[in-house]
Amino acid sequence: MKVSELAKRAQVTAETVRHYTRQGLIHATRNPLNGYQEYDSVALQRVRFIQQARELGFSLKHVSDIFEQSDSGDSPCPMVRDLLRQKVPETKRQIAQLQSHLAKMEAALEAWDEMEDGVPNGHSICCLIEDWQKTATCCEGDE
Amino acid sequence: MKVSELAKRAQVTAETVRHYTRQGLIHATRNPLNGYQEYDSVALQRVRFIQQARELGFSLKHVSDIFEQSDSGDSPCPMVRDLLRQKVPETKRQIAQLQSHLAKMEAALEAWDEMEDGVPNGHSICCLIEDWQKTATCCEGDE
DNA sequence: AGTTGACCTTTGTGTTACACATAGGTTTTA
DNA sequence: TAAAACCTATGTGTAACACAAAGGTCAACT
Repeated sequence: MKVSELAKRAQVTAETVRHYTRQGLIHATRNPLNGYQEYDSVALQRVRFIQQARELGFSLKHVSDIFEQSDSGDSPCPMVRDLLRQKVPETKRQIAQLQSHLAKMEAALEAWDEMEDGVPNGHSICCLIEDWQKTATCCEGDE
Repeated sequence: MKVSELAKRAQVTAETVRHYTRQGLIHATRNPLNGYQEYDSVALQRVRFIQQARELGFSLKHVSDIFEQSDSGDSPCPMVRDLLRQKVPETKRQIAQLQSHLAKMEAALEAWDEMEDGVPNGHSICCLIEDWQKTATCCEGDE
């Protein structure tokens, strides 16, 4: 199949397919008649795998390493497992941080909801230049 | 103060300070004697604010917009509030996705822990080329 | 046959938020 | 006074593509 068909089947753009091809993540043969790229079902499976891996937070470099392993006949499982082991605590940290930010944002919005709109009275620098964290009520008027 | 001092006080690198200066996010005066950049406490407060905003997921462009508002005498609060309103559901989505990935990863690791190591037996493409999602036990031998 | 539209090619640029290297001037310190 | 530590500007690299340009190719319709 050609780029667009592969792209459609894997739910990515043709650009992405070309990108992966350029990076050597997937392989194609050339149609000698017109120079078009020809992909097979292995390429399709690989693109799908790449998407999965990326969703889990792996970089293309990681994926590349994994493919190299399996291409050279070795089981990539140990490597994948190691990567996952690193990724788990990292992901937990990310979740915790996002949750903390979420809490701050919701607190700020709630505080803002309790007052009238603009509050352009006086100190326009408002909560901004002030330290954000220390308060969610920084937009309160001071008069 | 000079770049390095500002950087140290704001807990960022000197490069970051220069970057923000180039982008017009913070302002400096020139020491006519040597051409060095001179920053004041406003710059310091701004850098700190930028860090806070970035942690919350705002881009430098967002920050730039916010600063422009407040620099032109308008309260940036409404804008910030709108940005936050957009960011809250977005953050929730991110958290949910990360949690889903975390679950997948932990399931995979658990499954792997229950078998011996390498499992380089036979099908080395293993779980990789296979659809990742459908199974956390893909590394099982098939013999 | 000719032409249109949809496809393909390569190459180069833009994105984000810096990090890092280079080459050279300045200031501080031992 | 010379080295260490700092400053300057400019340019390049990073990740994972998106997008545009300029041009070749293919299938179909007139």
